[in-house]
Amino acid sequence: MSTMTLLPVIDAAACCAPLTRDPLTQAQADDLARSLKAIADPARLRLISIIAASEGQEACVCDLTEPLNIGQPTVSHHLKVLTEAGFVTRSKRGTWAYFKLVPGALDSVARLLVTA
Amino acid sequence: MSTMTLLPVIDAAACCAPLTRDPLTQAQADDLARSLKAIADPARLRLISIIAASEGQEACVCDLTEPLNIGQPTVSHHLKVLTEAGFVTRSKRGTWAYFKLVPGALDSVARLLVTA
DNA sequence: GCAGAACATCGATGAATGTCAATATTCGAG
DNA sequence: CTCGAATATTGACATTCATCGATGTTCTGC
Repeated sequence: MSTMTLLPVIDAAACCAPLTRDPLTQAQADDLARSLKAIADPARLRLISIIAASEGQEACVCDLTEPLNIGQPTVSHHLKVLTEAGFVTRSKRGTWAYFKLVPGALDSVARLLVTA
Repeated sequence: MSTMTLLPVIDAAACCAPLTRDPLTQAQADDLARSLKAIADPARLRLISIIAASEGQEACVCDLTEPLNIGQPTVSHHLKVLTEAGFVTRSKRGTWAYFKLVPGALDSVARLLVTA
């Protein structure tokens, strides 16, 4: 596969004032929408919340597959989406893949939504 | 049509701790995902930002159709989505329809994302 | 090296979604 | 009441997306 082609959340958020200050350009709207789409899914929100509640804000896929009632390939897919969007990072230790929250990523998005 | 069937944002947000505090239930995840989906679109984000930057945080459809480069029916559709999700309200004055930001609606969602 | 476990990728499928053109509705002016 | 302007609704279409089963890949233990 190629290099990291996608939208780090932090970058999309660091540059701009809250969306309620000035009209967004098309490009800004595209970036923010991409970040929001990545978390606008029940399964991905639950994944984030479980990871966040885990020790070190890190969890292995084996801890995430069972409580969501969805298949392992689907969990893997959702984690990939979250990773490419910059909300979590992946690190493999042995056979296990651990996913960790990127500190400040969610906050960056939240800051853009806040009214002034 | 029936009564207000849909998800006021404020309700979805008022009840819960940030999603990084405890694992979300399926129902909580569904609610938050619905709110996020409503704003996870470039056109709708731009609509919100234009409305927010207008006097009284209120704008008429005629002011929204032109700057977005999308057709009037599409603008109308997006405004309906935002209205049903509780981010804006609609009030008709004469032939014109004015859409106004619901104070605190965006902030409610933002609060749920913050890593506190 | 081999078997099994953990995870990722692929291909397919059904559902949801953004957009448009055409049409309907509602309102003010005359 | 009629006409035109502003907005909403409808129906259609192409695209995206969540999910699954099957398969591939990579690591560990023996």
